Amino acid sequence: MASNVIILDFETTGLSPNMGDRAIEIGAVRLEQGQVVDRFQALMNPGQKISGFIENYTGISNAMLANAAPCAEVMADFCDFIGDYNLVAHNAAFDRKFLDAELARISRGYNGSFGCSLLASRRVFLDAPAYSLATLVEYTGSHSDGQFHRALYDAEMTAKVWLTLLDTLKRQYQLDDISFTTIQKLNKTAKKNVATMMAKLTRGSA
DNA sequence: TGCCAGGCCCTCTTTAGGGCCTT
Repeated sequence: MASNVIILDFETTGLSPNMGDRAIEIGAVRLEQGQVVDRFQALMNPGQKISGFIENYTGISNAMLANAAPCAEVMADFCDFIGDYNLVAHNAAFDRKFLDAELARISRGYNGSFGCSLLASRRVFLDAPAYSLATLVEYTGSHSDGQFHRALYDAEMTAKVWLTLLDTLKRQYQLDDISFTTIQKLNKTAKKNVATMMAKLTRGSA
């Protein structure tokens, strides 16, 4: 089920692990039947100074990271946390490349697949003004009173958007539940073909 | 040497360009 997933978010030193960027914070929530049943949050020391831009963007300072556990230690714990769950992130391609890069450094891996709340939102919330996480939180009427660009808060907000998205799909296509496979198909289907794809699923089994 | 993300998605498209989204 797409409501039994781990929703995660990384804060990082920049945009690309291929350019030497590292993770500095991981936040995640585990959903069971659409309820948050567990959380994970940790700062991690990337072994390099972060830029003033990242300090301002995230509110995470070099002083905070100096006292944090190293990436290897945090990511090993996080790998245990995610287990075999499927994973969701907002713009999942970004978080997946950092997860893969950090786990590769400690010779760990995971079995779950990624779903993307950004791609799915573009196909479901057709009249949203934009698809950034903050915009979608407001668009879906989700309560928000924390700080965007911190990992756990963004993961919690992504979870709210994700659950609204699943509810919207269920209502729209009169389905009892949405499988993770359905979301993956949705993410790969061109926007203009989504209604046809979902209608086929509805006639068969979603 | 000099450069430096990468993928989705739309459109004045497909022999391409540019905005969005993530930090």
